[in-house]
Formats: sequence, C-alpha cells, structure tokens
Amino acid sequence: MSYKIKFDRFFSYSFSLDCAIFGYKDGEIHVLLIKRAMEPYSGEWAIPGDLVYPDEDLPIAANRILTELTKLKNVELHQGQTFGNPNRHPQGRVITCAYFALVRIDDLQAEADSWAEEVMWAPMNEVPNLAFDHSEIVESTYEDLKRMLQREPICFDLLPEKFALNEMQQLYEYAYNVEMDKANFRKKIKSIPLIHLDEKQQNVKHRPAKLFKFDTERYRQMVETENYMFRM
Amino acid sequence: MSYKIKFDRFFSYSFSLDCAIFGYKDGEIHVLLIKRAMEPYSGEWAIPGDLVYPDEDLPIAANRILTELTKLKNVELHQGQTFGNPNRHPQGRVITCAYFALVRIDDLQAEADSWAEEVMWAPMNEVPNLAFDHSEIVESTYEDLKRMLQREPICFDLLPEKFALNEMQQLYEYAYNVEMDKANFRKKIKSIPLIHLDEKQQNVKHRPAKLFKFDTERYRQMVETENYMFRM
DNA sequence: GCAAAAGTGTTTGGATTACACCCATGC
DNA sequence: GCATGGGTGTAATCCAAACACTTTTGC
Repeated sequence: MSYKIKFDRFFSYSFSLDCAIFGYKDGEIHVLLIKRAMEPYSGEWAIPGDLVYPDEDLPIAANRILTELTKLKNVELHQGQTFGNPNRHPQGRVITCAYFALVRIDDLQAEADSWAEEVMWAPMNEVPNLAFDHSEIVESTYEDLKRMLQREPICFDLLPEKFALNEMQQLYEYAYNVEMDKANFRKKIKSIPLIHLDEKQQNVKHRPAKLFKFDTERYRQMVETENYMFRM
Repeated sequence: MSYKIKFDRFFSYSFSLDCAIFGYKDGEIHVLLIKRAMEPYSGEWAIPGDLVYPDEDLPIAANRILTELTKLKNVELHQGQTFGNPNRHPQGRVITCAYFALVRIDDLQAEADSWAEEVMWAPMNEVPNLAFDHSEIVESTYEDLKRMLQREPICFDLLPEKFALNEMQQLYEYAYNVEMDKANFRKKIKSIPLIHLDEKQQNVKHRPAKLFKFDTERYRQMVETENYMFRM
C-alpha cells in the first residue's frame, strides 16, 4: 500500500486546544471570552485557545493555555468535540480539540494575559460572533455541559459554595428551559447528599432561605458503596 | 508574547482517526479488528485507523480509512474521544480522534485490504491486546456506545432489520448487564415506533416470535412534531 | 398588615415491578 | 404430552405532577 503524498507531508499539521469556560451569574450561564491581540483574527473575540507543544499532553496543555491567557488556575477541564475542518484555520491545517469547564465566576478572577487583550464573561444568549469556528465550539460544548448537568453533580461547580435550593432550581430551569414546581423539586433532590448549613441568606426582603453545601465526601462514598447515580 | 519554540515547529504533528466498529452477534457485542501488516506494530491486532490527508475533513477521512482497510462502505460514524498522549505513537506526535459505529455484522462483509492483513470480529470480553493505545480507545468508545443506547434508537443498527422483541431485550440485558422482566420490557417499549411485521421466526423449536422492524419514518416525525425522546 | 418568597403536605394518575398464567410450536 | 420460549393480564408499589397551604422576613 502507499500514500498519495510523501509520508513526511503528514507531519505538517498543528494541534490546538480551545477552552470554553462556563459560569453562572445573574441567573444566566456565561462563557469566558478573550479579545485576541494576535493574528489571525486580531481584535476579535474568541475563547481561550492555543497550540499544543510537541511534548505536551492534552489535559496539561489545556490548563497551561487557560492560565496563560486568563490567569485561571487549576480548573477541572472536560474534553469535548474535536474540530478538524481543513479550512478552519487560515495559517495551515490546525485541528483543535474543545475542552470545557464549569466554574464559580465570583470565586475567580479572570484577567487578560499574554496575547489576550481583554477578557469578558458573555451571557450565552449574547455571545458575539467569534473568531475561527469558536461559535460552533461554544455551541457544541454548551450541549455537552447540559448533558453533563443531567448525570453529574456539576451544577455545584457553577453555584456558589453555599447556595439556596431555589438558586439550584433556577439553574436547572435556565439550562433545561423549563419551569419546575418548587415542592416537587425539593422532593426530587432529597437523595442528593447536601450539607444543611446553619446559615441563612442575608439582606433579602423576604423570608431568608437556608443555605446548603454539596457534600462531596459523602457523594464519593455513595457512588462507591451503593452505586449511587446522580440524575436530574 | 512568544512561543518557547519556533512557530514552524508546531506544524510538525500528524493526525489520525481510529474507527471502533461495533456489531452484535451470538448474543454479544463484537468489535472489528484488523491485523496490521505495516510498521509500527506490524503483525499485531488494532482497530482500523490511519492518517488524515492535509485537505481532508474528518468525517470523510474516517469513512475513507474504514473503506480502505476493511471494504466497509457508508457506515454512519460518530465522533468519540481524542487521544493525544505525546508517546502514544512511536513515529512522532500523532494525535488521534476516535470514531465509532454500530452495524449489522451479517449484512456486511468486512474484508482485509490495503495494509490490513486480516480482519476479525472480536467479542468485547475477548479483545486481545491491541496496538498503540487502541485498547483504551475501544474501551472509551464502548462506553460512548452504551451511553448512546440509552438515548438514541441505535440498538436497531445492531439488530437485524427484522428482529424479535426478545432479541432486543437480550441486547439491552447484555449491554447494561442486567436481567429484565419480559412482560415489563414489552410494556416499556410500547411507545417506540415499531412496525409489526406479518412474519414469524423460522426453524425454532418453540413457538415462533413475531418479527418487528424499527419505523424510522415515524420516529423522525415523532421527534419533530411531538418532541419525542427515545429513552431506555 | 401586606408582599414576597421559603418551605411543607396531600391527592392523583401514570409508570414500574413482581409474578402468574395462557399460547404455539417441535419432538 | 412435554419442553421451550412467546406473549399477556393484574395487583401492588413507587414516583412525579398539580396544587394548596403555612411560615418567616422586610417594610
């Protein structure tokens, strides 16, 4: 057998990672954008992404890239789809793999660095046109995120550490685009391991809600010992 | 900002696709393997995979590669995980993206071609050690497949076109590793659009089962008009 | 007291489970 | 007739939806 081109010519591609970082704020899911200060697409909005070094493993590279461009550290990234349209990058054949994460916007401080000129959290329904095929990547990872919200307790990565049950309900209502009954929602989440805190909401002009925390430790135990499956 | 290596050095990677083709036979899910007649890993079992051409889009390349090595044509491939460990390929930095498919083994004729010396359908619990990280790729796509069996009517891609309900039940019992009650299974699938054929099993030494066919057309309609969601 | 949201209980209908039973075919 | 699996009915149970109601806070 033989290839239609010289074997060496196959080793002429580049590979990048693009990170869609999602957060929840003001009742809406936001995605982290950077303004590019480098060609191509200089001056345009994009999600943080860059080329992978030759000796670098993908998950490590994803974190490095995110840190270099936005100063965010130790974010837990999940792999998404891979995009390889031959024309997606004007400088050559660059295949890219999407990574996505869910974070607490208020606990972090995203700051532009390296060739990122500016960062911004854009609400999902107001995301501007993005460089490359990044609009498509954001859509695709957002679908991944919504699927993951159903099967993994990652809503707690988006919510504040201490949250009211109603905030959790609103997050799911927003993500699934449905309305839920308060009483039924509370019954449904009875099986989720939550720590009932002795704190209440402050500065609300109605009865303050009790605050809860996700019980990561008990969750792990339940998964191991009783084969617990998170399901929403 | 600047890179730690010359920009050109980034364009030195290669990119491949690896196809995990799953079929169902003798009550077990099988995966299609080829024996490699090319270095590296010559003589070892692997899943069909090869390098992508510079101007080739990924889904097209996946089908081309599968056809070249196994003569299988027009298989509907789904993207899986991407594997990019720097040491996964002995000849350089080759990142690979997994594609997987579900097929009817008996309706196809897989034949070794190009640098594939032999093909074989291996039952999932007897898959030998595979070249590269292909064992990991098979595991990962098999998980993708099982997840997909829950949310998409792809069991009908594995079953014969005309099948008995018990065959369908056995497929799910095998995939989910559970036992199901016959009567309850039949009630559960009442909402799935199946065409009740006027045929029966032949050559069985017990009461022959009626045969069914998946009603693709009605399924599409139901998805569109009544927002139907397949769920098993 | 009133507005607003927190938080709980009750009823109902539909789905899931367990299990028993009858049916059609080959030998 | 008997073995084998095909195919169906029923009662008990669980679960989710709908909805009404009480509670606690600020003003």
